[in-house]
Amino acid sequence: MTLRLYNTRSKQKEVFKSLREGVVSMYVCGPTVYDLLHIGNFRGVIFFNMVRNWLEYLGYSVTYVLNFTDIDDKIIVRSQEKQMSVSELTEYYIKAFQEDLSLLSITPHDVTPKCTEHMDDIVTFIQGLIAKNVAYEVDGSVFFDVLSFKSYGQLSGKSLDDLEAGHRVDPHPNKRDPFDFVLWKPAKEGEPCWESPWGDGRPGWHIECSAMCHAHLGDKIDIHGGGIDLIFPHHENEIAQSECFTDKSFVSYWMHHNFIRFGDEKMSKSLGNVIKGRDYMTTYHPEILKYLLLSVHYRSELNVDTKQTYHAISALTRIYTALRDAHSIMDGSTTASADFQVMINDVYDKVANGLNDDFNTPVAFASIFECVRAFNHEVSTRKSKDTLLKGAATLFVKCIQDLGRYFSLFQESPSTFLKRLDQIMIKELNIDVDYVESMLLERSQARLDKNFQKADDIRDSLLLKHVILHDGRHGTIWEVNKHLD
RNA sequence: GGCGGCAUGGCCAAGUGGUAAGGCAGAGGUCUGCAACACCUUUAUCCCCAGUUCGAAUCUGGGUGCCGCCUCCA
Repeated sequence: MTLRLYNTRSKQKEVFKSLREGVVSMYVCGPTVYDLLHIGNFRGVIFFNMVRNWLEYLGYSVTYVLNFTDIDDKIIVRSQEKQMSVSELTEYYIKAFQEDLSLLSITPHDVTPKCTEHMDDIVTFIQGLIAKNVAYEVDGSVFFDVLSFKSYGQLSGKSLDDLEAGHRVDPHPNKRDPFDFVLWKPAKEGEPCWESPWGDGRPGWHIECSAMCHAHLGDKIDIHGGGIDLIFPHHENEIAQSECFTDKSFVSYWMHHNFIRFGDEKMSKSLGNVIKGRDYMTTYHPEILKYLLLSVHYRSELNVDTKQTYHAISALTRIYTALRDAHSIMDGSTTASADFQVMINDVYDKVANGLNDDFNTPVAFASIFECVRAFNHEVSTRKSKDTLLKGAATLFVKCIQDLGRYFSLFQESPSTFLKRLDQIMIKELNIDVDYVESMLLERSQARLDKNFQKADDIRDSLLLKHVILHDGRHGTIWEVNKHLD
């Protein structure tokens, strides 16, 4: 059973082999910190967290670097708008990001370098490129000479000729070639700047990642990740810079996750249709966000709207309801029927196979649902005192929680989480709790009076408001219908 | 204008050469005063056309539709 990854560079799945036995280095392009992150940013955070968790499960010691871009044009503009200094602004949003991460309960990143703390590395890197004659300075700007890197365009599958044929090219007067990109740009009056051999200025967008990646992980790394939109030009340019600088192959595996859509449109800051991760987690729940984003394969587009959110809530309700039942049944015994044991082992295997196949999370989740059904089947076919049922409950809970760790999912307290889901839906559907409670009392009396017609009418009317009643031994409880279409 | 991706049941979504995972919704049944939960059963031939093959959703060619990148973007 080997891990296979889709490599953007080769456009196919490849067997994963680390550069060094038992060790994996991964670098993921992190956020430009001038605003709260939207859920598109979170797709990468959540996906690569799973990648890291899975690699660790496979026995690798992983170093995961996620950078902060804390100086660029957008940051400068925003800081002027907000009348804050650049560092005040970026520190604020870095802190906000870290708060969001703690809400997600994912594995912490090992290193989170900042661009502004690597200016020496960046300058050294640029000097190295100039020394190799692949970069040139003009009036305080330094540009990378794309023609000097013969495999330029290999990652994105573009050739310079194709790009040339496009009409979106906007040549800069100082560039030798329209596709040369800036490594160092001179500071304008009043802008934050750093000293360099070419005058005060700041780094271009792409060089920081090459420099920080090199500083923390060395010449060659195993995995480099990011959003699909970074393939060109950002990652293409990183390859050019890094491979020219070290004369070595920079990255073994390029991994890119696809976009999130909102309705019919790509969700993006420039379109202004973003949902902030924090807003989503506050309105709904981090667990829902994680489940939703992982329920679709990472290389597919994912539409995040209310309907999809409700679907995720339905799915989580099914899993957590079974977990809650299992908790109430289990008593420490771990002996289940042979069939159930086999099924459990099978689920572990299927999840592993799914994740090993380029992180096929839908396959992994499908087998988790099979496990849920198998457990519910035990509940419905065995007596409540059957020790084999108690054993099944124990194994079931352990299985879901073990597997859930890869995704950083399914670790919530079932009863608390289900109540939280109810609260979310009560709010979403504007359910009047007092009214429901009063109708419940009325119905209970009607049932005591054997006035079943009235009791049924009340139940039906509540159902129209998405309130479902459960008549149990200890009275009637209610919950919100979370299976909405 | 250049380059690339996608098109699977009512909805979401895996599968990428041997006769369609999973979730939601729907139908029938068990349970129930009636329900709900849960369980059991059940619901598709994979955008269109042509081709390769013993055999294709899966490969090739053409068409249609949607989307992305080429500009900051995850």
